[in-house]
Amino acid sequence: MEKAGKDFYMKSALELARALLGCLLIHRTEDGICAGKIVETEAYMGTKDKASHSYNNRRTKRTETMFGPSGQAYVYLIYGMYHCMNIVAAEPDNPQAVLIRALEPIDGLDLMAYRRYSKSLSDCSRKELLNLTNGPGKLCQAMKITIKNNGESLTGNSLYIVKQGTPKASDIITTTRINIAYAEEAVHFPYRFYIKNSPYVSVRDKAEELKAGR
DNA sequence: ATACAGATCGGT
DNA sequence: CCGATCTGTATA
Repeated sequence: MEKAGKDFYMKSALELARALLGCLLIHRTEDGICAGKIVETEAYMGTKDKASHSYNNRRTKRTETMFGPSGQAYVYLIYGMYHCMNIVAAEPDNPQAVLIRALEPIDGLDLMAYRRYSKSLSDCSRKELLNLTNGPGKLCQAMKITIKNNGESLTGNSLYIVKQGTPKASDIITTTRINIAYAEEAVHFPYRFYIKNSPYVSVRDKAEELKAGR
């Protein structure tokens, strides 16, 4: 259990997406501390990847942090009401990032329940407990990650990653990314990764799980 | 100045 | 499947 340092993030988004599986995402706020185990990620490979915000070197106010150094949070608002959190990968001017798509709640569950449903943990149904952080928008709401965290360095003491044992290769499912139907050939790129047996994954790929065996 | 789509979610 | 809800982005 050690906090991930600068070096950890200096790799391609594809490598980082795999390396992040099993790690803890921690957020300390005034309300308290929350933590979740990362169980699902997606790699966005930058200027050549039609699904990426930085495709074709599109550099705007929103995408600017993707062009910065690795190890920063790239957070943006989606559909006018939800946030998505990414971790910037690779080197400056190579705008790659990893989208955090799902967590297994580990610590601060009561805080998460209040942020998600405005009620205490003990009043949550089984389904609500499973839905606390099983999607990119949900986990940001539960962890209180907002546009204010955009550009924040993960080497600080507020929002950061703690390394844990990476799952073995046979426990990682590799499949296509979610909700990028517009991305032409990139639709088929195997850039999504999740932990096979986790009940906290947002969308399962039954065919790939069968192929991976048990 | 205007138009429009989107790396989502929750309810029907 | 649909609507919510609004910012970033492109086009003119």
